[in-house]
Amino acid sequence: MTVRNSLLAILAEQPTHGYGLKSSFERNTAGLWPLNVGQVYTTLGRLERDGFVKPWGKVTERARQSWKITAAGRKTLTDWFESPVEDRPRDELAIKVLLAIAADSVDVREIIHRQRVATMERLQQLTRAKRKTDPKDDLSTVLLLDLQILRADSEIKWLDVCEQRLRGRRRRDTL
Amino acid sequence: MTVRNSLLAILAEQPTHGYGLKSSFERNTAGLWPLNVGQVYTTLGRLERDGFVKPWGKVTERARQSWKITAAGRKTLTDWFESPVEDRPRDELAIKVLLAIAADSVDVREIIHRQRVATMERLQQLTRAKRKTDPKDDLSTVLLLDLQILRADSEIKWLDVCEQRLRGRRRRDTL
DNA sequence: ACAGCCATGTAACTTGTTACATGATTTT
DNA sequence: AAAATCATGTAACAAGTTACATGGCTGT
Repeated sequence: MTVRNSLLAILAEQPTHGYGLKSSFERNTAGLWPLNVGQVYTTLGRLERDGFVKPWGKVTERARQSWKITAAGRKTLTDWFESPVEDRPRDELAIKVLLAIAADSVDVREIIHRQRVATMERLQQLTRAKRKTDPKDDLSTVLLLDLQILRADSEIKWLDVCEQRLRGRRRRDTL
Repeated sequence: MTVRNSLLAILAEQPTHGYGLKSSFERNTAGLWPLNVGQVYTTLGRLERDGFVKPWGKVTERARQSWKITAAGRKTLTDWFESPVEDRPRDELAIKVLLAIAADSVDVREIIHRQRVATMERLQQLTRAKRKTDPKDDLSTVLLLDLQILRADSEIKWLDVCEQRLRGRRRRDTL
């Protein structure tokens, strides 16, 4: 529901037309998550169907149709903002590693290693980007860098833990 | 593609029937991500359509149909295992916080606070669960606890950073 | 003139997911 | 005998996503 709710959040500020929603979304997320503009229109259609937005304003010469959030839409949005993100959607990394451990025909250490290398490279890139940051930069850019760095960091820590525990298991197996 | 690839990974070990795939998946992920068995059948249908699995063995009296991975399926699976997880799918927490910051009609601090409380509670639960852990426990159970704890930890750290940077901005705004 | 962005929209598709119908076998 | 688990499958839908068709406007 992330895209849906994001559009509602932008519309809650002011009525906006399709392309404007795309731009707003990308501006707010510092261009990190590009949004195919086609998706804006499909999503708007679904939001209208569900009564969360309605067409707004003159569909004049310039044809751009603006959309306005409804009371029901505001309710949904408030609920979204008020409820913490806490479901645990299937985590691809975790599942991959666990299945690799379970499979005897797969070299788990190799997989962990590859992941580790990729994440460390990413971490370096991010760190470099953050160093280049200056206080005048967009708050969102900086916060997203912070988040990505923290995430990459915890990922590497976990991969280390995996290796340790695997070594532990192997030692026990060979005893 | 996580479910798809997971089923392939299980089938790569040995031919299995639908319900067995469900059980295997849940065992391997320590019951953390229940898999509606209906989804196994729909996914198997799609995997067969794409030539990644094929029916296997006698469809005898007991009717349970087993499935075997194909060469094409093995290829897909290998690619999955070999490629690091590194896309950055839209992060709901990040987007929520950033949009809340952008919206003047939303109390960001309140949202961050709620999230923080929820995550800290979760962290305590997880820590308690980990303390109760004993070495005889399933490796997957322990690793999943480790991962969740690390993730919760980094989430809290990020929320702190958000608050700090927001305070910084507010100070600058009022100067 | 041409490239690139602004702008709207649709068709087609993917994966994930659940609700439901149906029944056999196993455990309590 | 009842409850739980094993077992198969289908219909329907949600949300995300892209490729494509179409055109105006802007800067080089």
